[in-house]
Amino acid sequence: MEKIVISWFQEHQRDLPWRKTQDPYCIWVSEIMLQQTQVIRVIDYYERFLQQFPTIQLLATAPQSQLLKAWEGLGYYSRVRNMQQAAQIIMIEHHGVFPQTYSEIIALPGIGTYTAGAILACAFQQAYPAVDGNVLRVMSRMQADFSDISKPATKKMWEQYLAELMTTENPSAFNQGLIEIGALICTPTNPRCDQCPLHSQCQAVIHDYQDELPIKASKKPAKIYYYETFLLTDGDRIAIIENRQKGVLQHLWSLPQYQVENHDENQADITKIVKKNFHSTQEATYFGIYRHVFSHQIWWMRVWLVHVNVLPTPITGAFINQVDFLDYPMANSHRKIVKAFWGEIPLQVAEDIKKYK
DNA sequence: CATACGTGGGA
DNA sequence: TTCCCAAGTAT
Repeated sequence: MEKIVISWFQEHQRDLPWRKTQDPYCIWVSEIMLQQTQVIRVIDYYERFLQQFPTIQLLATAPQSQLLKAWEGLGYYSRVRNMQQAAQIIMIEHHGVFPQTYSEIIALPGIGTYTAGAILACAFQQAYPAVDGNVLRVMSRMQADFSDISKPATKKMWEQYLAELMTTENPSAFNQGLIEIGALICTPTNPRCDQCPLHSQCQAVIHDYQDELPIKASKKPAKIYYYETFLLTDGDRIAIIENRQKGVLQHLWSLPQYQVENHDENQADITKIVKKNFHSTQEATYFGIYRHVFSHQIWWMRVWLVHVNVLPTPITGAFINQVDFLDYPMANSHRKIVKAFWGEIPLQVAEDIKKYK
């Protein structure tokens, strides 16, 4: 199987920017970006990130806000914070040289078994497997294995299996080939088995299990949260705050908002929130209602406009205009509201969202 | 082990 | 609409 995968990859691989290099830093950046993120979304971020932070040293010393800004829109923001921490470790403990052993690489924050294997194989030609979602799908079909691929134990099983199978012939092409087959041929639905180089040795094909495999437990439904969200403005600037607590969107900036049981309250309750948190008696004007869907949370944000002349003292944040705003990393959840405020995109009202209740 | 952690596109 | 999915890791 190894030779088939390697030669298929050499023939059919896509032209991707990180395939032009063997520099461990570039490979590392690409692998972190590719975690849970589609190739098509990564390409532009990858080029820009390496242009802005071309060396491990520059990554290690960059202001965190610049890193988050460069990551803005990619999601899973702890990835880039971990990457900077790892860069600092490399500078101090490895004298700025990317380590070349499995134990040293996997000890770096943000690098698990998949990423360690990918770097070792792609940058250092070492025979470690890189088992991602693609590989799990390909292997479960190949061997007609009905283990739940969402279980850590299943991943561990295939890692051991592939580690024994792999040789030093071309670990990079083998790992990437298995992944590429999963991405292009052995797709989750409607796999192109007729084009698959592993067709003749695939147990799923033999037993016609292609549509039954892989087995994967369904995710739990996202939790729903309701917020009263505020646009504090003097007409020119708005108030934003940095998320300092642990949890979602850590160290990104957001609009001030307060979680509530639901949105059935009357305007008097909003006035109370304004008075308590902003020490303002200004009236809050309804702006719109926004829904934001994360992988594991759904936010309903009811947005209110409150006029203030200065940043209210209870708010520790920034009071910024449309231009300065561009320097602050902000997740899409709030960015789309601010854009609507500045008229860059249409504003959304409750009636626009049919399922709102 | 199960859950937290983003985003946008496709069926 | 709703659900799933994408080159996973930390806790």
